[in-house]
Amino acid sequence: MGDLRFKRSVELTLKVIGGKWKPVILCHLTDGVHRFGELKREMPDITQKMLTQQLRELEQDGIIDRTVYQQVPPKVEYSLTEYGQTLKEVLVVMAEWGIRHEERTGVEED
Amino acid sequence: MGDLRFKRSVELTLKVIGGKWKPVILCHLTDGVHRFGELKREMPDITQKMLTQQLRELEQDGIIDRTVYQQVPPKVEYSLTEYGQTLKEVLVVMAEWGIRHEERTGVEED
DNA sequence: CGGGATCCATTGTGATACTG
DNA sequence: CAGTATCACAATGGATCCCG
Repeated sequence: MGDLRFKRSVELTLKVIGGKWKPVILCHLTDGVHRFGELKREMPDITQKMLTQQLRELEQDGIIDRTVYQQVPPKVEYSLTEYGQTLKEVLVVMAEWGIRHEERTGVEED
Repeated sequence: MGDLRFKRSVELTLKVIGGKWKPVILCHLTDGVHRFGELKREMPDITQKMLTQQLRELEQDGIIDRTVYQQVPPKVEYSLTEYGQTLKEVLVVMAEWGIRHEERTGVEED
C-alpha cells in the first residue's frame, strides 16, 4: 500500500474532495439538486465566497453540474454528475469510520 | 446522506486523516513499522518539522504508536495501532477512486 | 538521529461592498 | 439571487539553528 501509485491516488482523491467544505457540500448534493441559496442556508458557517469557490472547483473536476436559469431573479442549481455519484461510496466509508471514531473517543476505552 | 450526523462524521474523519501529509504517512505505515528517518526519506518533500507535527497528531488521535529506544544514537519507531489499522479500508477506497479519477482525467472521454 | 524553537513566506479564509 | 472584487487577517508550511 505504500507504493507510489497508491499514495498518489489517495492524494489525488483528497485533492478533489478534501478540505473543510467540499465533503460537506458533497454530502448535501448526494440528496439531490440544490440551489445556491439552499446550500448557503444549510452551511451557515461558510461564506458566500468560499461556497462559490469550492463549487467552481468541484465543477471543474467534473464532480458537479451547474445549471444557470437565465431569469430574474437568477437561479442556479447544483447537482452531482453521473461521475460525481461514484464519490458516494467514498463518503459512506469515511462517514462510517468517523462514526466509529466518534464513539471511540467518546468512550475512550482503549 | 446530507443529515447532520453523516456530515459531522465525514468531517471528523477528514480532520483525523486529511490534509497534505497524513494520508501519505498512513500509506507508508500500513506496510509496517517505520523509523523517523525512513519516513523522511520516503517523503522527500516534507520538512522535518511537518513530519514530526503530523506524527504527533496521529499519535494523539490513537492512530499510530510511537516507540522510543533510549539509546545513542536515538531510535524512534512509528507503527499503526490496532485502531489505526481500521483506516486501511478508508485508504483503499480513496485510492481506488483516485485511480479511476486519474484514468478519467487522463482520457477525458466524459 | 530525532527532534524542539523560532522566524518568515505563502496560502487560505473571512468581512465587506458592489453588480447583473 | 447569485455571484465578483478587494482588503485584512489567520492558518499553514518551510528554513534555519539548536539540543539531548
